[in-house]
Amino acid sequence: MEPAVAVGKILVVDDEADILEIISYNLKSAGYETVTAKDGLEAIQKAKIFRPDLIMLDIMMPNKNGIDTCRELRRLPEFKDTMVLFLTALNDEKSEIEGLNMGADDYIAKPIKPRLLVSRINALFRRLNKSEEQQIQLGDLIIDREKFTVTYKGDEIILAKKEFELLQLLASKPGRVFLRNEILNQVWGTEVIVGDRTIDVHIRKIRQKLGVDLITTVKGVGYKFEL
Amino acid sequence: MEPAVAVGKILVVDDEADILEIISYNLKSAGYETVTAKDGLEAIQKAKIFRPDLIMLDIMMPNKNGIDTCRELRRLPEFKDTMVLFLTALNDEKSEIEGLNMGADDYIAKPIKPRLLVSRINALFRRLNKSEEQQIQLGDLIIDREKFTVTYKGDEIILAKKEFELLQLLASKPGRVFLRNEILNQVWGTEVIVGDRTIDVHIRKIRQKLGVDLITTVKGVGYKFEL
DNA sequence: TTAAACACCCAAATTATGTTGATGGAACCA
DNA sequence: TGGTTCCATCAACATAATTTGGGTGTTTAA
Repeated sequence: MEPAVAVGKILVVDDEADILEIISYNLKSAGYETVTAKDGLEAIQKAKIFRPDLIMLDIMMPNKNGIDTCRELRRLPEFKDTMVLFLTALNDEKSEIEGLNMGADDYIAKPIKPRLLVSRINALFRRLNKSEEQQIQLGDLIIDREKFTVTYKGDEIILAKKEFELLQLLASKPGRVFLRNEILNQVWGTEVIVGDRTIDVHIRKIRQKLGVDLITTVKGVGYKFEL
Repeated sequence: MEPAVAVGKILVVDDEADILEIISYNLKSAGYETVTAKDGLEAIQKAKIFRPDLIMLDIMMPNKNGIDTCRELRRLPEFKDTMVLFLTALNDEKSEIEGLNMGADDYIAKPIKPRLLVSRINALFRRLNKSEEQQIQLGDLIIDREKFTVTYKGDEIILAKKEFELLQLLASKPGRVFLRNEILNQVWGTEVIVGDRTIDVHIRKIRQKLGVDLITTVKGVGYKFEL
């Protein structure tokens, strides 16, 4: 199952054209956007333009080897957080440790096994995406679960806990109607028993605070979030 | 050079006592806090109490193998984001791909090379929370983990141990809300039981000493650091 | 038209947080 | 070792905010 859109941008650096092609082909098949460079100098240039999420560096290359290239990239603030993966024919423990300690995220020995390479890269990106902020964006409304904030057209809106949870629930599936019972179960839990009015009041407060009516009442059924 | 506070919590799971000991010893020397388990069932139990950042799973074990254990952990919401590393004597491409595709963050073949293992784990943690950085700088505030000092606009502020740890935790992910429970687990540990007011008191002391309110209360939820 | 469903406001109940001072224990220093 | 200071915690109270349920008026759909 391939992702529909590019999952990330990768700069592949190696002095052997064959290898660049094989890697590039496989990464593209896996949904990544790739750019290639044939040595360290070219890599730094292209990185500045392409802004990759991950840079794959061969260690032995003319015009600045992989280690030096990595060191130089790490010095530049814009590449401080860029992931780096070393790719090398040197398969000894010492250089692997050195590479990782330099701040690389992975170290893969040649010969390249394309499917394995893709799996490892997927693992790196999976982690990267998880660590990024989890937010729901719906039109002008942004709900940030981590920060526990809601922004509407750039203005932060302070919601109370229950209000936040309720809005989050409705916004999790825009357009879908949530029955009153569903809302009670999800937001208040099965143990707590509260009256029907309680939901109304919270809905009202959300509408009040947002200033716009993004929550539609479906009479006799429940509520839904709509843009 | 040992970090002043543990850089991360690791649960090591293997059925061979020797291996547990070797790994545990090396991780502790590198500054990690470790707990061990001898099979999958024990791993899940201990994970629930210990709340590790990373779980190292041997694949072949009695009482639920590593793959199944990982699958089960991933199903539990509290371990969705926990890092998993497979450790195995199986050194073939197919099972490595399978392991990584299951959501593992790394896959390391036995025999174990301790220094390499530590480097790989450091690489994972580096990405996770940049906790290796000795300094956190946020606006006018500088937190130096090594010197155990906090500076605000150039003035040094003397914080007590718990205050420092609490501030450091909140500042490690600015903007992100930390639940009271998370704070208790991270700063006080799982064994100690302290009252709710204790957190408030420390928060208050930090606010007092800083002179500015960089810590925002999210009622009913927790606290967050904000510039 | 007429119930049912809903919105709105209010005030009470409940819960969360902030503050202060007291206590015991650890660390420090002479 | 004895005294001193600092620290972490707690208890009790103060304050603030959230949540709830009831009363009342309005809208809606049949």
